[in-house]
Amino acid sequence: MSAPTRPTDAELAILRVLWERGPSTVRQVFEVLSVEKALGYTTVLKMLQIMDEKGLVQRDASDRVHIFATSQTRTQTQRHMLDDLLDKAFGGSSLNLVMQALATRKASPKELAEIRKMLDQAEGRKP
Amino acid sequence: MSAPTRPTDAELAILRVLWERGPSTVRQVFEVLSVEKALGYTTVLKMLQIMDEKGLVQRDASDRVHIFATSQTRTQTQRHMLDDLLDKAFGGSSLNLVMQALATRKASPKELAEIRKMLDQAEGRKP
DNA sequence: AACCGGTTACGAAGATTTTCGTTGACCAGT
DNA sequence: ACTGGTCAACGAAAATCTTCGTAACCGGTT
Repeated sequence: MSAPTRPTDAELAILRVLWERGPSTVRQVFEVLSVEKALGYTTVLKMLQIMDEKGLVQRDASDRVHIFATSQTRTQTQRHMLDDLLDKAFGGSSLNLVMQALATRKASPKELAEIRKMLDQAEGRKP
Repeated sequence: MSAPTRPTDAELAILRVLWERGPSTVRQVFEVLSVEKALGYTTVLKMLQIMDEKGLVQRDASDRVHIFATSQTRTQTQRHMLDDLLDKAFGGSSLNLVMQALATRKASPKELAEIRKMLDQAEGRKP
């Protein structure tokens, strides 16, 4: 299996679409992406071919029109990328990372409560 | 000015050294990096030249031996990269990111307490 | 003055990423 | 069976990243 290589930006844009819409054809992915950014159909196709080779997506070629799906869940990928960033830019300190994340973008009170709950759980609730 | 491009992995390795040791010569950076990884002196030099052009580092050439320093603080860079990751992989949800970060690597109780304090502050909890 | 050790500058090669143009296969309707 | 439209495969170009080899440069020593 090996560690799936970190997705590039363009790859991530495609993964985003697949995560949101589920398994899709090249054309479907292209339709979504071409709204945000000018790019050719074959560009998306080529990317998906490469991503297939890398193992980032899985291809169902049983029909003439192939269907592509992510091979990792969004959460798995997020975790990998976060781990990577943690090592390379935060010296492995998740505290530091979390502090930055909280400081940068304001979270709603409801979100903060969520995080607090998470903390309770992480602390193992010592009586 | 302008948005400093996101540092590549090799660039980040050099920035790490500069953040930790402060302004340094090519040789000093090389000494540190060559411990972890085999690479040539001129490779580091070239990287620093490129990073200078990109504005990632600043060069003091008043002496024969040039001194390089980061042009952004570690925190600023961390924030940029976090923002970038947030957009590209977390759909902008810092809650999601924080949850993942907490779930992935266990933080020490002390760190958790730090985060809790941070939360109190964010919530505006008046004692 | 000529040399030596350490330094920066230049250019280029290899790898990877991103982007398409072109081609040939396939299907649907005439 | 012919044609027009859609699709995947292939190859290649452009851009970026990574790594050095070579050369040019400078300051001190012989």
